Amino acid sequence: MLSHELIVDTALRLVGQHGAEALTVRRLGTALGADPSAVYRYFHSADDLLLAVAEELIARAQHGWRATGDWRADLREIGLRIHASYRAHPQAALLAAHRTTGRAHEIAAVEAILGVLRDAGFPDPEAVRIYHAFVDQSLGFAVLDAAALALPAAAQSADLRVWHAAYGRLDAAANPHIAATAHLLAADMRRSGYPFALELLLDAAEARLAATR
Amino acid sequence: MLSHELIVDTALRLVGQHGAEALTVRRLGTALGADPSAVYRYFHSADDLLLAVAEELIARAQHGWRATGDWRADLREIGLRIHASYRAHPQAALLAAHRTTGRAHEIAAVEAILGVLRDAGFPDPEAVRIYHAFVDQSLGFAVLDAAALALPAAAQSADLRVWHAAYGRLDAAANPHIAATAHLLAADMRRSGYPFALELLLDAAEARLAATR
DNA sequence: TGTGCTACGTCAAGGGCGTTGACGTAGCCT
DNA sequence: AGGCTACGTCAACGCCCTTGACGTAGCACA
Repeated sequence: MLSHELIVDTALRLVGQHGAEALTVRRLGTALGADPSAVYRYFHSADDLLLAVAEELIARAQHGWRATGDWRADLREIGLRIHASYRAHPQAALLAAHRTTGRAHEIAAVEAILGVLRDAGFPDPEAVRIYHAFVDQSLGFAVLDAAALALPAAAQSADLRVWHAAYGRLDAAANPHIAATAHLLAADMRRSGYPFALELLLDAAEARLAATR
Repeated sequence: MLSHELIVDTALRLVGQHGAEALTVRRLGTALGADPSAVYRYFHSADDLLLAVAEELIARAQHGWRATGDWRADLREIGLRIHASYRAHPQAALLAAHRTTGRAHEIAAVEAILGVLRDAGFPDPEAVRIYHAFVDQSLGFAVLDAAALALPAAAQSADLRVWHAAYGRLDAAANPHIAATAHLLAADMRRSGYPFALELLLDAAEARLAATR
């Protein structure tokens, strides 16, 4: 017996276990032990299923989160949770991160973030702008990082090798700045740029809050 | 007579005119007046073609750019150009933004950005970290904004309406922060969050630079 | 001028994908 | 007992990427 919940869970598991290309209606059907077309009894289309997956990702990111009263720590935690949740399911994240679902868990997340900012003392217009920058930055990095993870294994290792192979052997006269930092670049590009970018955003927000007072 | 250049240009035009789904080898072949398989004489795979498209987007973003010596202005200009270039071809951006091409124009862009940061006085490790955050922030927002633009018109207006329809009519007791800022949210979410997020990043970088000295 | 090689494009096919509508079938309500 | 509904299957349509065998036109060189 199928259900919305079982299908969404199976879709996420499929993506988590078999990576990139696994999320197709046909394979989903096989994983469910049912005919692929049975999925259409529960979701109007693959896109409809995707919105449900997006909502589930948001739910998992928020699960168990509590405000501590320290707005920087709270925002950092939310950001890292969103980032981690989407990275855990790269293929789904790629397709789902830019959709506005308007459903319960998304609403709860918006309310939580706005609450942290307004309680911290940001005036409403500033709170909204920072909310917007914060959310889209988190999702943007999540999509970018998820996309890298979702690549076929061949393309993925090729992308990484480029930083050593192509950038490590450039003419120092033509590209002095790359040549001077090639080893730092190769090391840094292996990690996500998100945590550092998040700290920069929090730094800038804090400076603005101080200036407001 | 086909050529790499003709195929890439046609691919971009195809995507610009007919949307995301138009970029298939079959349609590309038709648009070129040739058999789809002819494309494989010039590109190893559809993925290979994609990298060429990505490279072309970078080239267009950088075209005509010159450093002014004002690092904030220079970085801002580069960021806005990248963002604009990808937004001009949303469907291609979606597929290409997260790829590392390792080719000429990408290398030139990396060299330019690192140059601006190092000439501004950032120590090498800091320059690399800020480079990483800056580039991925720009690309991340570009992908997110491109994704919104690439949606079918129906889904696009539906996503926007959600901010008025769903978020504008929530119970004020259950979601006080959304209720208090609903009008600001609806207005702000119509625009890209990138310009403001970029200023935050530049603010934070400047503060770090001042602290270094 | 004739021969052969190369670059280019075509053709046909294989295997995967989302989606649909007709078709059974099991369980429930009356 | 009859009928209705929910659910899953089946077969098919049309799209997709990719491949290998096949022509063909033009050039290099004898």
